[in-house]
Amino acid sequence: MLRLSKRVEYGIIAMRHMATKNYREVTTAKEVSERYDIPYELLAKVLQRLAKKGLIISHQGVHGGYTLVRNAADISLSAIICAIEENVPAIIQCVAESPDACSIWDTCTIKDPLARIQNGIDQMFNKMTLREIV
Amino acid sequence: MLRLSKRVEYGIIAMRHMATKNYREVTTAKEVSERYDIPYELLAKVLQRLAKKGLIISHQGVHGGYTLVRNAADISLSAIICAIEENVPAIIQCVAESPDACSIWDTCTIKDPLARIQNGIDQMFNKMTLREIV
DNA sequence: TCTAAGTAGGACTAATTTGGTCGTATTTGG
DNA sequence: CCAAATACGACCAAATTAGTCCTACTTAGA
Repeated sequence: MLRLSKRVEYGIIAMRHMATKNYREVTTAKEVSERYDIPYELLAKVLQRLAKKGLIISHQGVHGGYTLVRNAADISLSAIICAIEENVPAIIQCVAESPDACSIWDTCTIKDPLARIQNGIDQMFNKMTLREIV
Repeated sequence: MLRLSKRVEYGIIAMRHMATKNYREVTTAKEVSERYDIPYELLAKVLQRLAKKGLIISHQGVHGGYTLVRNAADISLSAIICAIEENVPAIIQCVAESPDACSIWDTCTIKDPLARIQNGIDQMFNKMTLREIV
């Protein structure tokens, strides 16, 4: 419960790895997969997703790979998570999806206090950048 | 992702409901189930669990039900969550269970920063009491 | 121009977690 | 004795998540 997905973990690990290199140097999926012992196929998907969402740039062909699209100090964990996952990560469904996704929205007495905690969590993920974790 | 379980939501709703009553008045599973439109059997399980863990007192037999074991101001959301769930709620597995539950613990470069965020989350759930949400 | 090393991406399966149900036993006030 | 309540294990269903497989496309360099 309350768990981050493996996909998100893998994405952060990979992007952090890129952040340790200098700007132009590419990182391949294979490299990250072997270095951190992460299933290649799954990681590849995550990287493709991050590229599609514009957080990293993909370079195809031989000597291809990925590079960060901007400075590590300007990439928050929040941005990475949101790029990888479909919905906003949230502790309650009505926040992550929509009020009517929850079967008891109208009688629910705890959505407001939990939303406050949600705000706190959001802030923390927003504030922490790749820069901070290399 | 990052979601609280329904069991936990139901547990908090139920205990908050108890906190709105005066001390000696019992609350039945049926009452909460109907009032908030929560599946009876599931809720019953949660309440049994909370009773077993000593957060509420169960009164068996006719006119039975549950009452809070102590003042609402002294019951944190954290206590409720921990009573209901098996593991500590955590955003990463190595914190929730144990280092060797995670297949990449030794090469993982993000456990420390994520643990810091975890601390922040813990604090928020610790600080918020039933008193605060009635 | 062929080949190897790379990304792109859809379809699928497996595993795990979560939500919910069923059945039966026990307790107790009236 | 009966009805209203908790107690609890076994089970099933649904949803989510993790992981695999396969094929196609891109490109540097021999």
